[in-house]
Amino acid sequence: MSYLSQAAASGEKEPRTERGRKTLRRLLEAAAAEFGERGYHEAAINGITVRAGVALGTFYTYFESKEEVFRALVRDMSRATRAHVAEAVKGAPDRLAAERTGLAAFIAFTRRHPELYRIIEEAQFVAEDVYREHYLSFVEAYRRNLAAARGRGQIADGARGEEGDETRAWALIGMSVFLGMRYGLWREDMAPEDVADVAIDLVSEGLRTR
Amino acid sequence: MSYLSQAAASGEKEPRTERGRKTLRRLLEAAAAEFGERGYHEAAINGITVRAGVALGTFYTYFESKEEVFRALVRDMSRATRAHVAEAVKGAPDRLAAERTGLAAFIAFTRRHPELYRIIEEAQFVAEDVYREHYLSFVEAYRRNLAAARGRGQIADGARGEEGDETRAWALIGMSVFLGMRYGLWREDMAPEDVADVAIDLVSEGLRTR
Amino acid sequence: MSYLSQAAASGEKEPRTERGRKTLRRLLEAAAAEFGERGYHEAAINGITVRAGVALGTFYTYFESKEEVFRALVRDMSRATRAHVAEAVKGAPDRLAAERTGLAAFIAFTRRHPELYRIIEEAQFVAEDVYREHYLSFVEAYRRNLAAARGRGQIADGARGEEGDETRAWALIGMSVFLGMRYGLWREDMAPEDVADVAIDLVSEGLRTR
Amino acid sequence: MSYLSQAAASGEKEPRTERGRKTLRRLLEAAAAEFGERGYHEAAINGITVRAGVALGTFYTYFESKEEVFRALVRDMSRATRAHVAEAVKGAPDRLAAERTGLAAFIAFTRRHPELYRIIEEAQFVAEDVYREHYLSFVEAYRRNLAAARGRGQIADGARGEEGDETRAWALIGMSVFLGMRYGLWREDMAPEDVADVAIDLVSEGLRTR
DNA sequence: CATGAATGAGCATTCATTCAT
DNA sequence: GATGAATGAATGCTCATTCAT
Repeated sequence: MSYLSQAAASGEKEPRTERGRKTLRRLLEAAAAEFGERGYHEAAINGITVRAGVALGTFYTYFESKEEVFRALVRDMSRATRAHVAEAVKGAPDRLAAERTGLAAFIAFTRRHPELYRIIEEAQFVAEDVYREHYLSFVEAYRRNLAAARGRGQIADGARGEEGDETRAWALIGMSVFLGMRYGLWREDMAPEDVADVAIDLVSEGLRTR
Repeated sequence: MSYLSQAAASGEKEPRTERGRKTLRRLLEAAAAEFGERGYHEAAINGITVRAGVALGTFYTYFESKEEVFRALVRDMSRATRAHVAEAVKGAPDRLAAERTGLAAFIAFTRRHPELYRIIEEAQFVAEDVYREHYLSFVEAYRRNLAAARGRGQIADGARGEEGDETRAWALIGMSVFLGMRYGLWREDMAPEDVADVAIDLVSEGLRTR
Repeated sequence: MSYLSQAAASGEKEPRTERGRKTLRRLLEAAAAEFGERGYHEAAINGITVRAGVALGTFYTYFESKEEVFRALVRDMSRATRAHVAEAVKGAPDRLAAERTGLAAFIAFTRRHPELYRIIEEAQFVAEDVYREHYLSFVEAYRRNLAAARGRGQIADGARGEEGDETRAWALIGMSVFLGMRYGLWREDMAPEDVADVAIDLVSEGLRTR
Repeated sequence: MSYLSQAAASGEKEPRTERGRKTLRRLLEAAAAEFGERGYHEAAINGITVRAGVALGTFYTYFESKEEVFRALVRDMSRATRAHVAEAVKGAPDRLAAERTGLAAFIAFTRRHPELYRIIEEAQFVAEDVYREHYLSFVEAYRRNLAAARGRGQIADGARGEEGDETRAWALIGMSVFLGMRYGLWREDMAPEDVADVAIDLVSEGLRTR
């Protein structure tokens, strides 16, 4: 799974052999599946090692604790999610187009990888610092994009100008996350692009009658 | 706590005496505190009964299980949150004003009752059905408000007109929830009204340069 | 139920009013049903009082404890069982005829009142003294009957004459109990009289080829 | 204890190492002692593991639940009891001699292993299916022996011939079980062989005067 | 590195019994 | 007598973690 590309770097105990690297990879994938399907508390180390096809004790060759794998996983998934959206947005002609593409990509990504969504959100209750990091990074990138676009005159200044950018970033991300949950996770009754159309229209045109 | 006003109705085992009603109330308040502070999994029934000042077994006079109190609590809190916002919005001259007031009220409410926010969000991982109910109710009310305002010409039609209302409702709620988390729960570095100003300006004026 | 005819005499706390006697009777019947259906350990005082249609606390107006009702019940049932068999045997022309009638009656009784069988047998693990009393009484009566019949020359002396009577009584009762279990409780694939025919033929004619 | 010889085969979770097999054996022996002394409901898993000299959790490495060990134990004991009687009977010149030897052996066995008797009988109230299996196996073997002996003309046909064999088997087993209880468990005031003499005389010569 | 048996703290839940009303 | 809320000891079971092999 691509979102585990940098996973090895998160495992606390660096494997020295090729065999070790393979085992670590399998454990991470197994953990993603176990946590994604059962949630952090229902997930069992045993469940992870059975999925990975290794003995129970092997888990502790690579991770200090249950929480540690979970944190490693959340970090990887955070990175993967942000990378995916960033990638999707590349080449967009302007900020509003980028918004639309990014949002559609996020919803589609959530639909394809529901476990990522769930695991990241559950981090709120298991490893709050990692959860915060995730959204702080996301928001910071977003804020920069908004600021840059504003600088280029691509988008309106909005209330409070630059000072308001962070708030707008939070607003836009909250919007995306909930649309991801609703249209990615819960029901697939609308295409991601269509959802993005409606939502981006909302924030680009605004509700005020003119 | 006002949000427990209808709580007695959620306790599965109806108390028959006045004394019983009082005990149930105390248990619910204790549960709210325990779950809010420690989270569902760290929370202990023992912790609840100690807070309530009753014996351990008394808990089971009123609830079937740990999960059951939690569900009862989430339902109460969902009701309380929606009621609070609805109340705050009363008398707003138009939809956009209502949006602003409602959002500010929500952020302030989250700031005052962080345990409500946490408990409701954790429901996602403990009692997903109740969590869905919560947002489905919220969205439905929101959607109706948008449709009505659109009908009165107070707000623009937006992409896909009526069909798009549900999506806009999700978008606006997601926005609110995240702003509540950021400015209500995480850091209080901006007044709820100011946050609401920026966010509502975003969705009323839109980002498009004119 | 007839086997509770003397029940009131076993309840430790004698009711003084008519209302009290009625409540006691209902509690005993409820207890018989509860213990019979669920077994001693699964049975709940609550289950008994619900069946009896009284409040939980009322139970303790009539009985000291769960074990006490159980003991009272076993004593009543022991009495009822022995009385039933004794009654059935009355007027039998001789001992072997009495054996046959008594055994058939016991199997039929077990079939009609499975809870009696179960409750008495479970006493072995709950109130062993009462259980022993039950069979000691049964055996003693049996032994006397055998001795009398032997004295009248109605039956053979058997090994060890009078000294052997007690052993024979145990053997015959064991036989009966197991036939009661098999043909009264487990499967009703043979009429009590036919079972009695086979078993009594066994002990009257003997297995030796002549 | 010899009756646990096949015990390992009943433990649900097969141990993979020698050490594991030893622990399983010790747990089964401890369980037999605990259940035998305290009865199923009074017995505690903790009591079992303390006797076995292992930690509490170790129990659950080998058994799913308290009930499961109990069932495994009853099955082992059923096997052991039947094997013991079968062994004792070997080489008996004819059926009546075999009856006598078997009965004496059963009483002596009960005297030596009271916990076996108690555990099997308590199964009636804890795991009825296993209890039924036990006696159905016992009866079936018994019935076959009777049928064979009848075929060889060693014993009389008895009422209903072959059809009556099952009933006779139940009768004879019931007899044995009660004599085991009385002279094996309750009081040892008569030697097993003497008890067997009286009882077998009863069923071989019969009560009818000739 | 891998294995899997062993550990034991931790906790939800049950239910007989008490007692104030 | 009757009621039902309150009590709290008791215990089965889970599972992350350790460690000897």
